[in-house]
Amino acid sequence: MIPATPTEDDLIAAMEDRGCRITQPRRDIAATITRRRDAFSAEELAAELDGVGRATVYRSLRLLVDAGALCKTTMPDGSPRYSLDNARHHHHLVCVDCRRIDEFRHPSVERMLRAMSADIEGELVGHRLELYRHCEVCFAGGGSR
Amino acid sequence: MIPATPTEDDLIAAMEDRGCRITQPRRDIAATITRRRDAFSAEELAAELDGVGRATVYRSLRLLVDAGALCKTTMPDGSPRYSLDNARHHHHLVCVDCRRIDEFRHPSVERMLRAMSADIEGELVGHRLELYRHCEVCFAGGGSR
DNA sequence: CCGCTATTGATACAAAGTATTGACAAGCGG
DNA sequence: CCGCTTGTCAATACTTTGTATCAATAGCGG
Repeated sequence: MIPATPTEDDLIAAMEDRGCRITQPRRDIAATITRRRDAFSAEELAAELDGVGRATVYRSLRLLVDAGALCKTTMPDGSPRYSLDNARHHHHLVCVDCRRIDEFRHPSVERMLRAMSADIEGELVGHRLELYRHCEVCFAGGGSR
Repeated sequence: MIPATPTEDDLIAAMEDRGCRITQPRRDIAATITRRRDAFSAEELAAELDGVGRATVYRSLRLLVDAGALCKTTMPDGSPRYSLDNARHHHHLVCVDCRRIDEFRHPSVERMLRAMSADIEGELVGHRLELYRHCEVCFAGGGSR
C-alpha cells in the first residue's frame, strides 16, 4: 500500500485518534491545509483562516505534527514551513528558489545511519536531514533570478 | 595537520581576515567563547558579557559563523546553539540530555550525498544533517533522569 | 594626532511561537 | 433535559531569537 497524500478526513482522524474534539476551527484548518498543495508557514495559514485565532492555528499545527500528519521542515535560513506528511519515514528536499518541499526516501540514508551508529558512542535517538537544491523547474528557468 | 579547536587569537584572526576592525567588544566575545568548552546560546553569551550590547553579540556571532570559526547547530526542539568549529567539513552529534555538541566526520555521509545526487532532479546546493543521541556520559549515567 | 567610517549600545521591531485568561460549548451523570 | 466538568476557543500578553535604525564612539590609516 502506497501511502497517499493525506486528505482533510485523514487530518481530522489524526486529531480524533489523539483524543481531541473535532471543532469547527480544526475542521477549517484541516480543510485549508489539504486544499493547498504546497508548504506553508504558520502565519500564512493563520492569515487565510479568518475567524480562527492565531493561537489555535499554532496549537493545531503542533497537534498535527505530533500526530505525524504534518512535517515541520527547516529552511536554509532556519525559518520553519509545514507540509503534509505522505510517507512513513522520509527526508526533505527543499528548493531554495521556490521553497517547494518534496519528500524523498533513499536507502543510502538508512545505510549511512547504520554505518555511523557503529562508530558513535552512546545511543542514537534521532536525526535531522534536509537537502537543499534548485529544483528541476527553477534550475531550468535560470537559477539566479 | 589536524585542525585544532580555535583559540581566541584564531577567532580574532578570522574576523580580521574579513576586513573587520578588532574592537574591545569583539576581543571580549572571542575570549569568552574560547574560555568555555561547551556549546552556548546567544543569550547565554550576552548575559556573560556585561557592558557588551546584545546586538553586538548577535552581530559578532553571525560574523564568526560566516567566517567559519563557529557553527550554529539546531537542537531537536529547533532552538539554536553555537559551538567552536574544529574541522573543515563535518556534521553535529548533539546530546539530547546534556546538550553537548560533538563534531564528526564519516565517509558514509559523502557517499550518501553522492548516491542521492544521482537520483535527484535539479541541483543539490547544500544540506543539513544533525544526529541526536544520548552521549556516552549521559547514557551511562541512566538516560531517563 | 586627525579624520573617516566601521562599530557600538540602546532601542524598536520582527518572526515564530507559548502562556494566560475569560467565555463557550460539548459531553456526561443523573 | 439540566447542570456541571472540562476541553477548546479567541484575544492578548509574553518569550525567544534575532534584525534594523540611529546617534555617539572608537579603530585604523595616513
